[in-house]
Amino acid sequence: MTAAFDKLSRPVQKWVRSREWRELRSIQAEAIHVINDGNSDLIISAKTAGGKTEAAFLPLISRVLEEPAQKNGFDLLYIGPLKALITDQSERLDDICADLGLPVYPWHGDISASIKNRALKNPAGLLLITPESLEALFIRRGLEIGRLFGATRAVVIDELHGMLDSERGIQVRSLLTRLECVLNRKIRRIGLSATLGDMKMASAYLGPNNPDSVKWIEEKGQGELLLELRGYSTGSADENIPCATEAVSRHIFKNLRGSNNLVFAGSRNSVEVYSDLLRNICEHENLPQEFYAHHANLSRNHRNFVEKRLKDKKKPPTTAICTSTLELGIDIGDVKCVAQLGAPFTVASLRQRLGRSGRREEVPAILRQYAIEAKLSDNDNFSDRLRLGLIRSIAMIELLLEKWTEPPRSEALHLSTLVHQILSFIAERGGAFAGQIHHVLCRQGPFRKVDSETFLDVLKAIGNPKTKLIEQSSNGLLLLGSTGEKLVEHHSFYAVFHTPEEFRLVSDGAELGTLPMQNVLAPGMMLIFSGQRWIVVGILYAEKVIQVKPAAAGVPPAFGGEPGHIHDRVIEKMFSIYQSENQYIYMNKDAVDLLSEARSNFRLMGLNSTSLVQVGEKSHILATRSGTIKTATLALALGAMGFQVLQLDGFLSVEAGKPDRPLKDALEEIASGRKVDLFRHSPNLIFEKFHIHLTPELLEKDALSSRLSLDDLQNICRNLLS
DNA sequence: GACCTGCTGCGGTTTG
Repeated sequence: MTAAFDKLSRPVQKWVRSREWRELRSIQAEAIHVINDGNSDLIISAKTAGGKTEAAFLPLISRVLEEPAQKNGFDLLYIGPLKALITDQSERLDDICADLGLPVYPWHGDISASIKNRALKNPAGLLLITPESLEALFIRRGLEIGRLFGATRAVVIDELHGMLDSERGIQVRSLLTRLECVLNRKIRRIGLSATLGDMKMASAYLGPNNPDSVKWIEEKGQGELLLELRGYSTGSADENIPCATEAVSRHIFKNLRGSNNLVFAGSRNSVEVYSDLLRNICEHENLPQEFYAHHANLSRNHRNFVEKRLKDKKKPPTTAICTSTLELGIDIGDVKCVAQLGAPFTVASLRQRLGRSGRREEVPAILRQYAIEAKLSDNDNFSDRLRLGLIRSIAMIELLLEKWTEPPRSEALHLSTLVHQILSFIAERGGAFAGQIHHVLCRQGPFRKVDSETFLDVLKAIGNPKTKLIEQSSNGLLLLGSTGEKLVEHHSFYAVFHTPEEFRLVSDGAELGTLPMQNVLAPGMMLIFSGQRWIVVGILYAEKVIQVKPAAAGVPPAFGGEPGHIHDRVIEKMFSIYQSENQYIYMNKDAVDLLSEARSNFRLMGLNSTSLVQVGEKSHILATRSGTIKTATLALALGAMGFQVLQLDGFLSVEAGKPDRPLKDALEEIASGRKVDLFRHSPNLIFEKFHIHLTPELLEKDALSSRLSLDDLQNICRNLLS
């Protein structure tokens, strides 16, 4: 083998030989050099099943064996976002470590107390843990952190792209900083990821104190990709032509049956609709069932069944109609084709989904994108006429081919997560001083955008006698208040993300899954769930249970959710598609026709030369040509000035309100720098788990730092008018 | 006009 192989310790070399690999992959060889030869932080980026885990752990384990720790504690820490991923990875790592005298401890909510107790008694080797379980260790065993992690020399963060700018990512960074503060030394950070948009920003998140010294290892090359974009219109007048959802289902049935595939349907509601249609087609044709629904509200049992059918090559062919449940890192093997119904919200997500197909080298990845558009009549909405969904689908594919991915969002205040970490920090130490908390969380940790004044306002908000989350003793020490104690004591505290309340759906004692409480249900009502039809027979409100039995008809339930954020670059690409004459070879004839229709309507509306179009006596269309955040900011500003506004991809539809003032004047005012109170009509600002404890002023600051962009407002208006 | 993720400790009973 190579120079890299020589740098591994003997027992690890022995394991590598036993695998009978022809050679180490290039990312593995590179990682061995970087990890062995220095102490810098590192990001390893390669596709799923690309050998990233071994790339990080072979050299890390080698170093542990060569230079055994002088202190007690786990030698290596691994943080993973999913229980299933931790279980998978711990089995793989156990195989490496079995003969090396290094224990491997998986640790999450489904791991038995006996394994956890063994780990606590003899902290050594590898600990694989979720962010929430690590949080629980800080809260329940705050005084033992030094003993448990005294030997820890590196932390590996898996699926790094999901751990950057998210609530959970901020939590992980905060916990790592707190760990470093207890140990009084730095711990090396190694991130693993398949899809990262901007290396510089990812580096800044991984190693905020020295982003320039974070090293990068990237897998080169991309396999062959087969692409198709199909267009459909709904609601034909001719009864002999099937409706679009049915036509799409028939196409999926005909082309996907007989192999393993993933169909990303975009929403849980749509998953239910298409699973039901495909089930019917199979029944109609007297063919065995091979299309199954998969989303987060379906029971664990059902999901395991579908995952097993996909993974096990001996089982019959299986297509999962799914949401992003099957986008993440759990191993379901290789699928032949990935279908995407409607445009996704991010290129990152499309790329991640596509990574499920064509994983073997000789086989191409296949993406079938379905764009479903409304049938036009005379008085249609401009958004239908512009075919926004189809154009976004093309934009996403073009950006995918350009190898662009959304960068992480720039640093925000994250005040909800800050509240969580303040409470956790106080619980860890039994009490803490304000200056100490501020130093660790806001100077060293991830809340660097929070200045002292804002930090004090947060403390005041959660120390308010009504809130009682924290209180101050006479010497200034901050302690948990009575409400705070209760909050932190309960296991639901550990997660930083919000989860809505749900009913459990039960048929004859068997649990089918869960339904959000927002569904208005009564006995006798019929619904589609888990790809089958049910009738409600009873509702037990106290137990939060809905009892159902099989039925012959039904409609899919509402699952709720808020619209996603679309990046500026995607919207810019959409506008360039309208304004060019390019044809895209991956589109079928119907899609080509829809595109030329969209382009001609774009021109007819005059959008080639202006961004402000009058469409009625008091109504206008504004082309903001910007993503969700900038467009939402202008929408709020115009709302505050009395207009009624509807937001779409890169557009606003604006109606004059009372007093009736010309839209152009309002835009000119903003363009000339007039200040607008975006929050004049008290829009909802409660989005995250601990937002309810904050004051309106803090909520406004938080929204301005993450969901709105006041700095761009003046410029957008200037561009609109020019 | 969306999706996903996570969870301790204790007391009781059963088993080897």
